[in-house]
Amino acid sequence: MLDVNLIRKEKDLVKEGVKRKNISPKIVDDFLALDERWKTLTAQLDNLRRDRSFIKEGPSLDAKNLKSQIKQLDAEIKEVSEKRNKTLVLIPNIPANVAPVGKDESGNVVLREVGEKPNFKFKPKDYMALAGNMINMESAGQVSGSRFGYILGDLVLLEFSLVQLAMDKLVEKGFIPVVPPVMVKPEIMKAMGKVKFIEGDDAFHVAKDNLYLVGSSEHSIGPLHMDSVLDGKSLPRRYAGFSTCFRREAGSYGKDTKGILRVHQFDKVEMFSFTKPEDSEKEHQFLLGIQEELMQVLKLPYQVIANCTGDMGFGDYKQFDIEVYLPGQGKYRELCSTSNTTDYQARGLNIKYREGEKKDFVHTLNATAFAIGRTLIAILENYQNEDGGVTIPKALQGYVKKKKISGLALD
RNA sequence: GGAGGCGUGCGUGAGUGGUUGAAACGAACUGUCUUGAAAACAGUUAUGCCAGCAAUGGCAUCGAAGGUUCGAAUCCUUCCGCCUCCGCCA
Repeated sequence: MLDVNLIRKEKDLVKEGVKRKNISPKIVDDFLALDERWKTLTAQLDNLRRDRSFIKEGPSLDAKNLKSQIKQLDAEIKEVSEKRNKTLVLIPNIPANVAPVGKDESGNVVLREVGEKPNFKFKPKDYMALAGNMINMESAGQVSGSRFGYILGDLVLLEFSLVQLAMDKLVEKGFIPVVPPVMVKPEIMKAMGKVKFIEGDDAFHVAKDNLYLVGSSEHSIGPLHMDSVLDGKSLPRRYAGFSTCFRREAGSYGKDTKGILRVHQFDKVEMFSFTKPEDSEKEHQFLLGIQEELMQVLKLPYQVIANCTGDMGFGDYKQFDIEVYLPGQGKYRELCSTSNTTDYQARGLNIKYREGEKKDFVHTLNATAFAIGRTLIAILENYQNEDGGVTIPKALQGYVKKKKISGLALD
């Protein structure tokens, strides 16, 4: 959540920032009105309670009267406070001044293109054709519905090799590996700034237990340190998480309906950092650097995107995407994303650090290492041969223990 | 899922209705002493909100939410978490 004092003191600046995020700045005025009311009532209640503390002799008419007043005011404050809090979490993080301003993804800016697009002497196939019976959407459709898939055979070996490669790289750099829970309580999602994710139609909800399936391990790694004060010397603290991710993909009806590009369930290796405020910009570049390194290790052609204010995440201060080139489609598609949420999530989760006299909220950042499904797609399409076979990238051959992908021999 | 136990400050741990935001011990920090360190001695050390330039003052917080009471860490209810035993299970 945003700093309440910032909203009070820098109302216009906040409104302007909210507007750039493509969200109506009216929410800021709504909050301030509720905040003012809450402050007035709270002061009244505090005074009544002080009066009460003077009573020493035992029950009296005055005391009983005071009690009922306190009770009434307390109920009123509870109501106002609830509205105030609900409104507060609807105010997004203020985007960086350097972030390109735009309404939607069309406002994103390409920062650089890296790597050679493959120059095939034949007409490249799309990944579904190349995967053959290693991706089975029909059976998944019958078993689970649309946007689910079975991944089979060598593709599974390739998936695990990607996980292993990412984990090896990240552990080498000092990341702590973590397999986090994939179901999370609603209040945690809100604290993480994911109100829209759970209150829109984007998250899967397990009704009986009132838990939400994570859309990314970001959702459960961030709260790992909630309500705690980290030692400043231990920062930056970096985690490498592996988890399955679940997304309803509402609002994308008719978009990417074929194959596994956009599915309800996929696996992902995720990076998550807790840093001191002054280090978060540097950390963001560090995480982006790792993402690029991973692309380069796999020799996949990609471009780096600076997400515009209207396309970045609700809690984001700044966001970059990495888009990988897919020869089968002849265009770049989103593969990785990295965000600096500054203290927005840390405030919601109450994560601080202490260093000497200094005590402040940490900054949190997240970044995709590999979104496995889409990386598999990228490998299939970029490493395809004329005969429809696919060469396994050198960096993965050791893990998969073969050089070429072969389809399943099924009857 | 069943039975029982527990949840207090940085840690251990006291506290069963009224200056208890909270004893004691430990830990950390500061000072004195010392060439330095240790020891000893003295002192300091929770968070949030509101008002105030500030000093400071007020309120809240003993897992969470309700309730009883003039007054709750302390009594009652529900929930959550942890531990032990049993059952079930990859």
